[in-house]
Amino acid sequence: MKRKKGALVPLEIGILSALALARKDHVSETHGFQIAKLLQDGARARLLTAHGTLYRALGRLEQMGLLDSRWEDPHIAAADGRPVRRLYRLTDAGLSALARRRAETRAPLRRRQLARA
Amino acid sequence: MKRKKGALVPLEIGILSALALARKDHVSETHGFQIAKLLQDGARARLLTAHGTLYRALGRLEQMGLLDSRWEDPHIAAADGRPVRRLYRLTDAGLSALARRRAETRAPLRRRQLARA
DNA sequence: GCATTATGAGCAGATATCTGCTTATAATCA
DNA sequence: TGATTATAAGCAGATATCTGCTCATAATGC
Repeated sequence: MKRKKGALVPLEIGILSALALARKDHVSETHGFQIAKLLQDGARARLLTAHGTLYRALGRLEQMGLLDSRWEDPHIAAADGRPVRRLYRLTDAGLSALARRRAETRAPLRRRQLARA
Repeated sequence: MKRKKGALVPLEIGILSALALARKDHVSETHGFQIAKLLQDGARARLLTAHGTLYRALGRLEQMGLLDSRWEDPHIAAADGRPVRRLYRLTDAGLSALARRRAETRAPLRRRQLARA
């Protein structure tokens, strides 16, 4: 998939949306595996099949500055008996990118609604 | 395998020996996966098949105070693109347990050698 | 010497992240 | 409109650690 200059691919939008939704539940940080589950369980199930695809998309979003990440304290992981997680968070740029993209998709809808009226 | 009171099972001795050998090469800390490789490649190949077995043995040895462990800095792991490692090190108690166990296995040999002379 | 029993060994799979290689597809250019 | 091309998606597997379940066996008790 060649990317349209400056645009986001569906999976990337799905990730940002999932993180925005989590934020509404006062969950400011989410790890990759959790995002994978959110995408698989939600309405965006088709967006993701392989995990490798997700981690690469997360890397791209961080590179773009739409997300940032930090490593969880390994002692917490050890106490829970699982690998260390990398915790992702939406940046201000990420939030506005999502808002911009929503404005873009809503705009044509309004025009169609106007035409119908 | 029921443990003889106070004794070590072969796998545990293998782990301690591998760590003692690494120490001679000025490697004071070794992670579980690396120990697995050392055991698989070395003369003690039969000691280990499944990884789960090794991690449980490492846990026992730490519980006994013969090893201690610390978590690697997750940033190092991230830079190398791999999971965080748990680094194990022989304690003084571990070293002396190994020495004691070597003395015990060498002693009967000496008696046999004496008998032969 | 034989039955009991404690516990180590093995098997399978979860958890979490990442990389190399191939394939598919959307955007671009002629 | 059709060919080219950039790059996202998918597949497979490595890396590392840990747990639940079952099976095997060595030590112990009678």
